[in-house]
Amino acid sequence: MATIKDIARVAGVSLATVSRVINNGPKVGDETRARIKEIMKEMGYRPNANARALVNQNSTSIGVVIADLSDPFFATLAHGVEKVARQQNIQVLMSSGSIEAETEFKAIETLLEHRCKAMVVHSKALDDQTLIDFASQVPGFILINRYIEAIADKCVWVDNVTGGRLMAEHLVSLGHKKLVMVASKHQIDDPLARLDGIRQYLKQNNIELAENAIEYSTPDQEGGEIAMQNLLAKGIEFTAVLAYNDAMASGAMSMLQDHNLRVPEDISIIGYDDVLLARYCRPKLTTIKYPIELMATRAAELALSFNAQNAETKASTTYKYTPTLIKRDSVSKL
Amino acid sequence: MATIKDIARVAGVSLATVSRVINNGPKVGDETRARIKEIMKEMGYRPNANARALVNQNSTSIGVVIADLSDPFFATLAHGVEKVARQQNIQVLMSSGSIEAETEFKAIETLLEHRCKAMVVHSKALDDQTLIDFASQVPGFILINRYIEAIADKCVWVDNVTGGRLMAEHLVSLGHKKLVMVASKHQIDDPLARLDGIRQYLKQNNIELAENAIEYSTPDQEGGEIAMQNLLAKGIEFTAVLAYNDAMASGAMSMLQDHNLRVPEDISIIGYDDVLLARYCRPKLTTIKYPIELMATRAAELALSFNAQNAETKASTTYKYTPTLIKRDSVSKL
DNA sequence: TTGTACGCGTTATCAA
DNA sequence: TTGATAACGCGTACAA
Repeated sequence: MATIKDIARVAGVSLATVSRVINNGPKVGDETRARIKEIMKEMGYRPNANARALVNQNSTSIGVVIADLSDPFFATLAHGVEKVARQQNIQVLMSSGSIEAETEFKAIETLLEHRCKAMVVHSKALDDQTLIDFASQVPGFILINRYIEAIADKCVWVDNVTGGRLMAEHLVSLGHKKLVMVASKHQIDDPLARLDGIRQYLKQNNIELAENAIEYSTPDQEGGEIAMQNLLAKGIEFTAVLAYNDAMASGAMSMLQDHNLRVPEDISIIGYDDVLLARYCRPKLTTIKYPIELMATRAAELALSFNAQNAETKASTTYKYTPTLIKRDSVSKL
Repeated sequence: MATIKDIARVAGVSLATVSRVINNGPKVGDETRARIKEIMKEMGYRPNANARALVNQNSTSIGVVIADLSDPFFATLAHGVEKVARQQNIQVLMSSGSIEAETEFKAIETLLEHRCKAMVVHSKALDDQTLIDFASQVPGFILINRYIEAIADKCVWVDNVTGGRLMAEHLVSLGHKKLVMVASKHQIDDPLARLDGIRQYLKQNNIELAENAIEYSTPDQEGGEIAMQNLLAKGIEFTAVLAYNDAMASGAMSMLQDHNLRVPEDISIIGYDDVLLARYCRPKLTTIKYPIELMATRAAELALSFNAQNAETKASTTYKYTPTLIKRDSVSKL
């Protein structure tokens, strides 16, 4: 592959001149510039991004750390980042971390080796301090979907407690009092916060959500099916279901329908996230919108803004997003 | 950030020695090695991937070019690549191309600037020759979901004609004769090939699929809804629907149900791809499995295998995959 | 076993 | 307007 040196030799000029042409620098004779450009085209010259990054100390790439690309939620997140990266002519370095401390750590580490100055990381397994340390090493380190006090100005997160409250509120406002929940068995903050919001609201309204009315399982469709099956097996009476997320809701819904229970006529159900399938499934899922793409976009812009000299230091702002209720067809008035 | 030079200075040894330690090279005294490792840890040393790539002429990364990460199909593809990359400790560079010639071209070009020696590209807009040219420049250039004779040994593709035939065959074998299709309006090979397979089979069995029984729209859920709406509006009689893909099938199904037509009791419908939603939607979609993750995995392995010296040149083999029928609940016997 | 010195492709500084 | 030349961080013959 032709290098700047080859071009210079063929053109009979120095490296410096070619470099100026490449970077549209000033102080180059018009005809020289034209001739060099011509030669570059002919020889199929392509600047070497690695060499550039080396000398410039700034990489033209943004790193993304997520758990699993095959999960629609993360795919959407990645897509948001990718979108703004493309606009700014920036490369995306993708690392999956699978919600295990070790892999998450390694994913960030690898990005660091590539001298990423900007990264959007979704980490659940790493502890606060580790993340704070990383943040201090990377100018454009942005944490998405997590809040850490000490680096609040680098966190783009969603208020899951409010989200949980919203779910409960909607069901209760329609007269539902006998509730069950298909919950995530992961002991991380998202499930905890949502459940917290739900409980807060119910308590205020004197409605009970007994511990045995909650079934914990994996946060996917299968988990939803299993959890619902268990709930049904226990013979608990209920008119509405709170699901940890849309996938579980969908699974639970299938299971209900398999037992000849109609949604929403017999049983109402509400999801969380508003991923694609919420609109695909039948009936369309009433759910809580988690504005993840918007957040990812914001996170990427934020991360990249630190690359620019103007090291935007509005430590004052915090990037908290609030989920909203999306009414569709899976919940009905009692 | 500490460099190899800093380590050498602190340790009181030469650069070469440190370099040897880093690369687990031989010929280093045990205690020297231990001491240097200690210092590296203390100083938080991290090798500079850019510098390495520069001197080694081989980047430790694999490029991926796809249309749109938010599309489950592409997300799954990307996931497949990412999986094998992680196993081999390789970074993934992601570029979206949005099925436009210019962006696809630019995406590949950018990857080239990063000196990617391996890449998995999904391109529909670029012409054969351009792709062939790229393939000759990149040792590990693998085309996924497309077949070009001249670089057959670099193509990992699926036999969409057989896929199309499978769809038609399944419906016909259950007695369906009045068929309609919700098709993709994109004039690229996938839709064409599938339609081709369908037509071949129907012709052999003397069943007609009139041009006005086909509605073309965007290959997503909304497109499926619109296409079905048009079909319904035209008052065409039919007992079964062929959909370009699962998303369109899902949209069409919604529209049918909105018109009080039951699936599969009144109308049967068959999709294509077998993405997640095929199992999520209700009734579960009978569809054609497009083994995209498997293919992506294979493509990535292939691409990466060229990085190794043993430039595996089995130009004989071609990587053709055959789709299979997945029976679920959206098709019934007439 | 350890060190010296050069090169990888670019950019940037300073002269000319 | 152009050209030498020194970095950037690392790997590696070759020498010691």
